[in-house]
Amino acid sequence: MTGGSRVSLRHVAELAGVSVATASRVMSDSSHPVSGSTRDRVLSAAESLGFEPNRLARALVTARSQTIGVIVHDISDPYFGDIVKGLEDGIHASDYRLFVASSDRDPEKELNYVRAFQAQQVDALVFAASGLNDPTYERDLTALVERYRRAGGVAVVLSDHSLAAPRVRFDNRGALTEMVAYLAERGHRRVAYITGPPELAVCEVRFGGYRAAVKDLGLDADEALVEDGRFTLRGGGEAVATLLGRTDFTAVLAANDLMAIGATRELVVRGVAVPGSVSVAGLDDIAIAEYGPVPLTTMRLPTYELGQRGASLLLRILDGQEPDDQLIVGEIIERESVTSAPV
Amino acid sequence: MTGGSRVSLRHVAELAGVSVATASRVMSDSSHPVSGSTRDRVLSAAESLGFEPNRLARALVTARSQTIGVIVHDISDPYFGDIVKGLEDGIHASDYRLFVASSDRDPEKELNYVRAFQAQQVDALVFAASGLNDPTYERDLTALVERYRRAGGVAVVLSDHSLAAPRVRFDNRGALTEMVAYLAERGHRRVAYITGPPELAVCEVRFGGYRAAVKDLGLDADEALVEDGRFTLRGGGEAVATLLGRTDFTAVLAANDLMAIGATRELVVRGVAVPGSVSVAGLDDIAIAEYGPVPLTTMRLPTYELGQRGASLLLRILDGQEPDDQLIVGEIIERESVTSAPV
DNA sequence: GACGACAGTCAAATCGTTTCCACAGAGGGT
DNA sequence: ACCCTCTGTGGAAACGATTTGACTGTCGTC
Repeated sequence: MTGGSRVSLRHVAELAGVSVATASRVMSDSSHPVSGSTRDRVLSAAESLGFEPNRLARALVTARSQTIGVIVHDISDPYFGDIVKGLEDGIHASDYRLFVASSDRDPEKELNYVRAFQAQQVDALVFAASGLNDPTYERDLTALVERYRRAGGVAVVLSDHSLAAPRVRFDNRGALTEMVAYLAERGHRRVAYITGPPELAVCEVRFGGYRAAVKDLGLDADEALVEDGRFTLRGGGEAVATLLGRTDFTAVLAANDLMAIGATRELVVRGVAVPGSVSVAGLDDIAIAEYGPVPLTTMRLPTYELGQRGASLLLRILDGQEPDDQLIVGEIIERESVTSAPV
Repeated sequence: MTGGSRVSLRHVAELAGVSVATASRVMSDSSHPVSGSTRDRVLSAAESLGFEPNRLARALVTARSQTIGVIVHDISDPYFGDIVKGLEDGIHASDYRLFVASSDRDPEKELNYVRAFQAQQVDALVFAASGLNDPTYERDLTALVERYRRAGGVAVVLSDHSLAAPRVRFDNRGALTEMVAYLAERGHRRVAYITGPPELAVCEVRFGGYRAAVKDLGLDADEALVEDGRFTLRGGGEAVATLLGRTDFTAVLAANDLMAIGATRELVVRGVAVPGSVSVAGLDDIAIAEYGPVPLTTMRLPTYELGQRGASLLLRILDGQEPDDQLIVGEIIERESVTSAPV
């Protein structure tokens, strides 16, 4: 916003015939008393000039920018889009603005965004992106956030992350063990697992849940049953294709819905009936889960709600209250892609 | 960021034994000359203190905040998510940050966001959200943006919008006429149309394209053939259901892929074969278009690219160059949901 | 009638930068 | 010897708000 004719508080004050101090008090409805008549004069002056207070200047003196920085892996992924929407709706009434940044799971990029947000004086940092398995990243991030916190900043985590901070997150481990149990109850003993990018903390946690359940329930624990699907539609299809060529199974469980849908399509195209020959289950319950090649049985992880609860946690902390970590557990949505194992 | 121990340029200057002015010059690598030795001293002082310049203070004096406000209808919709990602990638190298706001198609909310962004001193405003058919909204928005522009701001439009501003957009009208022609070539004479929310300018434009093509090609122009699907999966299903009960047709064309997928599923559930009995075509080519109940024939509208080109248009304008409006035309992606009309 | 409390106002300091201006010294050209 | 340019530096004035402290009245109370 270079040049031009910005109207400042001084202009308003002059037009209203009062000091800048008084004008400020009425515009920011401070507790300091102002007489009704001058208040009206200032208000109408502001109105006629189209005055809008400069929040940068205000932030400079109050040391509160009323902005929040959010870091996600990929804003074009509806999983994150939903979270951001929940966050936005949650903080909207409190007059905060949201910066968003997509890190593309690149540790370097993510650290840079954190630095940039700090330079931008955000009041809080939200890590909606999962942690990354990278020692230098974890070390640098911890140091950065520690410094940020000492300077008065607030950080919150909405995923599985090594960062020590107040958090609200999904019970990812529990979600996976529950899905495996669900499959096991239906007679599946060889359940293939399509995992996401191994560098993501969330994938490790989910995979851990799968492994634990397989062991506890005495199912076949076979390395050949797991394959990386990169969290994408195409990756899911490719993963199931290599699984098909490598071993046999009666069910496949994917670490997210996108991969489950990709796998379903690949199976159908290859002529293996879903759920007739192979059952498929996902995780997340994204909007299109019901509209894939076969309506997907999955577990609902309420992303929008995660965002909302993250927002209220944040607001409580900014308000000086004690943070309380929260855990959101999923709920199985039964549709058509899972059935009992063939005997 | 209240309290705490922010380190400012003054601290750096003191530690380095120079004036604030000099410290500023080296930190913001100004063109003003600084000797190599003092530069090193300042740099190492900054390093050891962990100094990060306060961009708010900088913005206040330079009248450049290096931030951009983006307005979308719904950030959880991948259509907008893609655009935002393209924008972000496009401006990232130029050291701009992005504010995003979801207006939910609410005129009041959208105007408030515009005001908030202006108060936040954003250097540019991006309207990725389509215009809304609401006279007061259009008038107020125009006034707001006009004032913003006089104050040195830049506005850019990435959709169909009544706002007069530099723009890059999809050829929505052409997209629809082309899709209708594609269907007509295959012998369809009664093509049903599922439209989006009527208050959206983009829907009007798309619908206009459909109507014009139907007329030009001499197809059946029947009011009973069009129904609102609200741009959603569920809405698409409901729309095709009412269409089915009201009239007959051999093809349905939806104003976006989500509705096309919803319609396809509804048809399949009801036992009408796609494309055997009814062909279905969409618009956008979102990622899951290929993974629906039937792989969808649609027109690719490159949203990510729209965002990127929007970013570069913006940067050119901010750089003082002359804006050039751009039009992006789609490309038909033939998959399996469309076939020739039964005779 | 004196005193304190309080409403109402303003001038000035402050936040952390950038930038304008002044100034000193070095060096080069005539 | 003179002038001019150029490098390198610091002081101080911005930018646009909030907030502190001081100052004037007015009113009620004892």
